[in-house]
Amino acid sequence: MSPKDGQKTAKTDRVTIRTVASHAGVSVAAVSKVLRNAYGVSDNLRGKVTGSIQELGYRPSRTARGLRGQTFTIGLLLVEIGNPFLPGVIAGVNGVLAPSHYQAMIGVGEAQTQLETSLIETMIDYKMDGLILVAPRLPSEIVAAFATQIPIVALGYHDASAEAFDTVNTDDQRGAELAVEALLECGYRDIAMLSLGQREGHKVSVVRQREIGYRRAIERSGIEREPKIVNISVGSPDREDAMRAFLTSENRPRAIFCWSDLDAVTLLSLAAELKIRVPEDLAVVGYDNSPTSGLSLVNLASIDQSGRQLGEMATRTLLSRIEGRTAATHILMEPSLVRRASLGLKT
Amino acid sequence: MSPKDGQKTAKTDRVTIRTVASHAGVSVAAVSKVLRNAYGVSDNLRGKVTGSIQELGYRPSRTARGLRGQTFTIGLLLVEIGNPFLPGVIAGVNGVLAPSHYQAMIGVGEAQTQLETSLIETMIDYKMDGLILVAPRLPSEIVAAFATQIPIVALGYHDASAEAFDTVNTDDQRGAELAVEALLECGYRDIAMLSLGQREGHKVSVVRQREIGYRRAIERSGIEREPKIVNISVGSPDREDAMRAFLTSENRPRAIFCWSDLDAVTLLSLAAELKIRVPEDLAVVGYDNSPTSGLSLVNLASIDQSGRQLGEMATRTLLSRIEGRTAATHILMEPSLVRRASLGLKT
DNA sequence: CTCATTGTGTAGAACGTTCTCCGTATAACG
DNA sequence: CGTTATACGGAGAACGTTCTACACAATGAG
Repeated sequence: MSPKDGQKTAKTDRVTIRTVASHAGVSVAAVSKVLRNAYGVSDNLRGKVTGSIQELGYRPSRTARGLRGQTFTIGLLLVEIGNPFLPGVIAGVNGVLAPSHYQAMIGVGEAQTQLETSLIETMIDYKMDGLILVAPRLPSEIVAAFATQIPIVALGYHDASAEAFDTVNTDDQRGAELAVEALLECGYRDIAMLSLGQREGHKVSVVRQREIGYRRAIERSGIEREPKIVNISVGSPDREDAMRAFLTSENRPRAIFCWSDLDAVTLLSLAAELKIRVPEDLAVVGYDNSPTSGLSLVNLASIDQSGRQLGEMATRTLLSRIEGRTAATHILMEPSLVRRASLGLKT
Repeated sequence: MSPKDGQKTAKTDRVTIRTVASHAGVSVAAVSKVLRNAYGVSDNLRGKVTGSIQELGYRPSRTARGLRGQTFTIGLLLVEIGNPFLPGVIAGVNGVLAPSHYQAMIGVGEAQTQLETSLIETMIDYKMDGLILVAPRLPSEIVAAFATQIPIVALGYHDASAEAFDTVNTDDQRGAELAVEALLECGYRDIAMLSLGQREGHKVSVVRQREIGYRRAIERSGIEREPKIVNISVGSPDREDAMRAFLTSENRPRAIFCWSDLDAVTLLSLAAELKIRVPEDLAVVGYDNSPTSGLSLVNLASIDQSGRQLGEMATRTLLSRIEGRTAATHILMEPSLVRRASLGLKT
């Protein structure tokens, strides 16, 4: 009872592994072996099969693969698009993946935990081979739970104690230190930090790390002042009002380190409106070295965490885990300062 | 000596449709019917099945579904991330999809035709139910060819004659007209356009449409001057030099319409460096109404094409096609002008 | 009383891969 | 020459759905 006695191929014109097999005059299993370059394939066989694949323009079905084996796809979950450091990350991921047969599929969580988890579940349903998460607000337990089902690398997520998944970060404490140190070097003594609201207090948060670095740098400097952290939540409608209030407050600090360029650039804009000169009246250092910060209209000094390198590193880390590594690894990369006019001049 | 022999994943008892069926005491086919809400299911049966699904936390395997039926996933292909109008598009797509059981997966083509086609093919391999393409440089024949395999809606792709796929656009000709008309209204007579290099001349291109609109508005205005289009290709390393050359050229036009905010913002920055006052010495109108354009430091007037609405419309169009529509539809939406300081004052 | 018709539910064949066994041919060894 | 190892290739059972074809019961029509 051979199943191949009928001409099933007449039914549809889709080129399947069976089409390739009969065209090359070999078995389905043989073609599969070639595709996965598994053990036990002669050069002769491989030649015939790859020839047929070329000729027929065959592409293995991702869904069928997922049913049994790998899909050669990795999922990239992003909190929200529009964050200036994400394009670099994506480019890094795509760059590392390009020469391989892997591909990245991206989901955008719009900063909603529910959508984020739903997307992760979908990626798991798709039997993707691994996940890179840029989801700073996702609780650690949830990530750990997912990590039992699929290899995960978290980006911008400080949890060096995590056993189940890997993390890749720039050293955000160090980044904040760099900013503060540069401001100190320029002679400022009265240095505040613009941070996020405390919506989520877990230590995992990148913003939190930057606060720690800021505090440490201030304390270590030996200056008298207390660290001063101004909290302004990012989505809030009165965000600009809060910034104006800060800018016009009495005894406003002479220098400020902003946790993100997004805020720093808005701050610069409002300062201009209020005729506050930068850096004469207020020095500003941002974070991310976004394209906007480099415009000469803006000229914002900023901490650079190479998104591209982060993306590359995360991808390599993920691939190594897919290939069998089980011990968790936590990578910290070095940020750097990009000096621009908003910083003032070194004394 | 396979390294993965040892750590064969601990056969987790995945909850499949079969688990649900036996738990609910019905057949597999019955469960499948409930999942797809197909015909021939009693309320009683539906109740039992949905109950079991809840209780077991069952999620259908996307890959298995793809093998026979729908995957309830739509693919979104983006030329490159970082373009300021894409976040809106993504939000629009996600917004429309949220209440449905569909989800979007995004691929980023990094502006390389090869990667783009490869991603489209992957999406087809995944048996996604439909595709939204934001891939302005992809040749029309290629899109049409893919469209025979999967429903496609192209965004920012002017091809109203396409039979095989749908298009959703803002009226880019009109957008350019709006910009020029506004500049005319402000009293400028010497209005140039900053456009892209002619790397790809097909009429499909958004930039091309804007050039047409620009030309028409100039000619219709009755002013003597010839339309003047300055071409500066976007990725080029001497892009800024070319802009400087334009800005310092003799008889430089007094006003310029830029095909994109990306260029307009750079132009404004360079103008500031060269002490060219905006709008006194040079009026500028951009395109996209990007976040940057709204900063008071920049204050760039810009044509707004609501990315969000485009995304929503494209999604709805795609869904209707997935649900059976076969006739192509080509939608044109109305852009609007956002007046800001760079435009000058109405006379 | 027979024959459609309608409403519900099931059996089982796809779908296109991967992957575990297993068979065979050739080489190597004693 | 027999035995064993090695390299290559194939058969066929999964994988988790969808969906066609059919069975069965209840109802209505003639």
